Amino acid sequence: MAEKELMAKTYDPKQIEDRLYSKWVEKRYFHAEVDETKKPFTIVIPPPNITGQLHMGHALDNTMQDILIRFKRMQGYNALWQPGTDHASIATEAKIVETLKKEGTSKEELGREKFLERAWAWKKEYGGRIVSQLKKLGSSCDWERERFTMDEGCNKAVTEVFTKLYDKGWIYKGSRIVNWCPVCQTSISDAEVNYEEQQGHFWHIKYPFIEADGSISKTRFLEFATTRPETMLGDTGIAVNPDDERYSDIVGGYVWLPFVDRKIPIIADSYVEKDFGTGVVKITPAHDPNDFEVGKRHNLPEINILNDDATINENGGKFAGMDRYEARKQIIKELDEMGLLVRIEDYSHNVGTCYRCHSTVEPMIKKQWFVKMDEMIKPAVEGVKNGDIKLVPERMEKTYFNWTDNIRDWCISRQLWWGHRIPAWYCDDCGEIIVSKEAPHKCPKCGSAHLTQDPDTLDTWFSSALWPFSTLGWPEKTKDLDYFYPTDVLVTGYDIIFFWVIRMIFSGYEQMGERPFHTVLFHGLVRDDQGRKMSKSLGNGIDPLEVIDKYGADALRFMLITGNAPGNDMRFYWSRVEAARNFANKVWNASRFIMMNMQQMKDAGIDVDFEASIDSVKGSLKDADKWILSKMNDVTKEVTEDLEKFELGIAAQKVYDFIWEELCDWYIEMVKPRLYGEDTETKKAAIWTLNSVLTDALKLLHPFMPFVTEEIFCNLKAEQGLADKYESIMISDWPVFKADYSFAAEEKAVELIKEAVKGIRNVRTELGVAPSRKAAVYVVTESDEVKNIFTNSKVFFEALGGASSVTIQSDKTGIGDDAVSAVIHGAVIYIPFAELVDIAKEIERLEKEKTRLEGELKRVNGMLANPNFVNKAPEAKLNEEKEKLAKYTSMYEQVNERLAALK
RNA sequence: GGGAUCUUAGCUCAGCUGGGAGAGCAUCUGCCUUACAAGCAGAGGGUCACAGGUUCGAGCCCUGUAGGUCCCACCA
Repeated sequence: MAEKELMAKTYDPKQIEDRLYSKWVEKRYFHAEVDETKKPFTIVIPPPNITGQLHMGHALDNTMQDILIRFKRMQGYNALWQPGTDHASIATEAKIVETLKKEGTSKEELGREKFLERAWAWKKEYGGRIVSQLKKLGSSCDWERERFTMDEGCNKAVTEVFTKLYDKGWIYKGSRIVNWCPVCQTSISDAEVNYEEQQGHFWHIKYPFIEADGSISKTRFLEFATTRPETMLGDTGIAVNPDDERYSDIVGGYVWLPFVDRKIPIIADSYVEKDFGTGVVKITPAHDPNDFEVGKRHNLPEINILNDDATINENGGKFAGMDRYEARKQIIKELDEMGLLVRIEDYSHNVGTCYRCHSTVEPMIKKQWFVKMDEMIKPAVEGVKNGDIKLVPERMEKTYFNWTDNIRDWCISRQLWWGHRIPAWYCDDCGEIIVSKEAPHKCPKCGSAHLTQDPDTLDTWFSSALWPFSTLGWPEKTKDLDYFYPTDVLVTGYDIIFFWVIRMIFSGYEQMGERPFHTVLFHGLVRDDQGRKMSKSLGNGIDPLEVIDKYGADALRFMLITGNAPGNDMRFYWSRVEAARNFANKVWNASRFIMMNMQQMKDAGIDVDFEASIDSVKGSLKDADKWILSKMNDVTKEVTEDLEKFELGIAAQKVYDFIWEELCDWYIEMVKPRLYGEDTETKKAAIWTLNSVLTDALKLLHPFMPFVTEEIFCNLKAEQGLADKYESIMISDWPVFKADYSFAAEEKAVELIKEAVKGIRNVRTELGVAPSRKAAVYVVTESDEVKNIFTNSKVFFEALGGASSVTIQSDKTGIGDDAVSAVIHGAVIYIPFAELVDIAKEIERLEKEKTRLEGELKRVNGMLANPNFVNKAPEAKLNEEKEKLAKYTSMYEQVNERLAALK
């Protein structure tokens, strides 16, 4: 038989995925060029870090993007999925530093230039890893356009924005308290600080008052508590609440600061809460953000006591050179010896840590570059408020506004080497700051040629904020930019709203004068099967590549997209991957069945025109054919609408249900007798229908399961000798709703047949009839319409309901009471099983059915008897209920009649 | 402290603008029926967290309570 060459019995993704992906790339299906005759649809990828490995989050994120892009591409849009990677300054630099350490050297020893060479070499070697992993997923990115956040174009964009904002006064350099990571040796933005609850201590300490004569009191002390006693070396004040009567008389006085022998003022500030601790707070403006503010208000000096590596500096007197924690210990010890330590309390509190290395960050005053946010954020707020940009799901807007309402200036300088270097130079002679796109030759103020560039680089997010337009050529006025910008949808996790989404939005409005995209589609986290975050430290991460290897990319994609609402977290279950894989196999086998029949017909010399129009074949189509075509039409409409609403999971579920239940479990089973029969005409109608439905179903499924659908599609079209016309499903037309494929009457008829078959199966199983045993079936109905439907459907009772013969009649003549029955809408089906029927049991069964129907009738009657319902409910609903009433009434009567006969 | 979100079948979750409770897995029963045992047919299983309210009608809307998760702020 020829079928042996056709398709393997089980679907094996490994055989086809890489081959198909290569084909797509070679054919350049992913590539998009400006084409004014088509509408563009653009997505920019959230650029993965070059240090990254593909994880489940990427897999989900990119599956969603690929679904949208493939859907739109098939719909005829000029679909561009713009890919690229992120230089990830801090992560990459940490990696290189680590390597250097292993080699026994350091970045300082190597020097900036050599270090950057190393970093670029690293990028060249490993930066492509994540990209090749994305390809395994089936991502249809336009790889010919791949970009990197630190490539020449992006650098140009960064410089452009920096200088523009500087000239506008929106970028400034200032002394501010910043989060300093002593391990990474750089400042980090507020968003990069993670707060961790830690067990610590609350040290109660007292400072002696300075008496009126200037002497240090031996009897009068001011008690306070602190979690960071070492910062006392930088204390320049001590504060109480202005309304706190306990201390009102001492405000304006002074206390003595031990170790550094400093006289510090007692001030009143509402920042201090009376009821917390002793109501007294020491003020360290240089090492605490709140104290910094207090210090500003009261003109307190700012004394920095820390070196960049968090050792105590020369301002720390005898503790200079000690590590911060060692100094803490020593200070406590000495305070205790001096009698100034009152007591130690256990205390659990939140400590800011570096998101990158988890070490405790120290607030420090540093000269840093900032972006002024108050003005720039306004269009970004407005844009989301007025719907110019839509966030999906909508609730994310609250999170968004929560941030925009409390926005603070953005610290953009990083004390790193790997990144976009800040385009600012300092005149060595006069100190002038020169911000310029090109390196200046001399100082515009004093003419000196001795200029030094700022050593710092920019926050990674500064360049990714520009991603939607920098990748399209900005700041050049390119055709791409004109055509593809604004992009359409941004797909990303809700965890980077602050880092990235907001910054892209305000950058888009500010630089382009236009939104960067009209919709942001958020997804949640993929957790492990116990609901925990997947993390390296827990070792509970599941590698998407392992899943692909075991079950195929289609299965992984389908699993990630189904059974989950937009923006919600989801759990990873192998059993769910397996279910998705089974579905791929189901599609595979259904297709194999269809193609086998095509071949057999070809072998038998039956020529089928698969390209024939519905009009030309309509005459030979049976009810079942029209029913499935009509169903296909409905599901096409729904799936398309769901995708347009970004309800990807619901859309996928609908395709799944249609293929598995309607197509496989019903239609294919219904059509078998015709395919195996001798009637050529009906065979042709059946196979035409099968092909039509399968082709459209594959298309609907393609965005979700690109590989298996492409493989089947190509085999199918090759089987029909149409391989030249249809070279790939991914560039085929997306199905649309077609009025001439809608058959309401036939849909209804087949649904009734299904009801009857289910009824027969049900009674058979309940009676324990062996599947192999056939039985005569009698359909009793007074309705000509129903009679007509069943007369044409005898074959289904035989094939699907184990019927040996089917008799349709108007009354019970010739049917004994030893028959079991199934009551359906408009008919009663009898199956005589003399030796098996237990009358008592049969009565019980019917009583159960009666009770059910009574319940239904009570509900419907209740509704219809309620004048409020009848007056207020929409007419469609009213009619629906009236129809139900008629249906249940007739069924109820039949059941009662049947019961009466049995009794 | 502010905010978001969740609580639906044994488990994990859907349920889109309010109109007769669903899926996958698990369980039970019977089938190797020539596309598929990664399958087919049938079945059991839910007072939709709790208490009120709005409505002709509430899993869905409003208020409150309890518990879980997350985000932001961060009181020294």
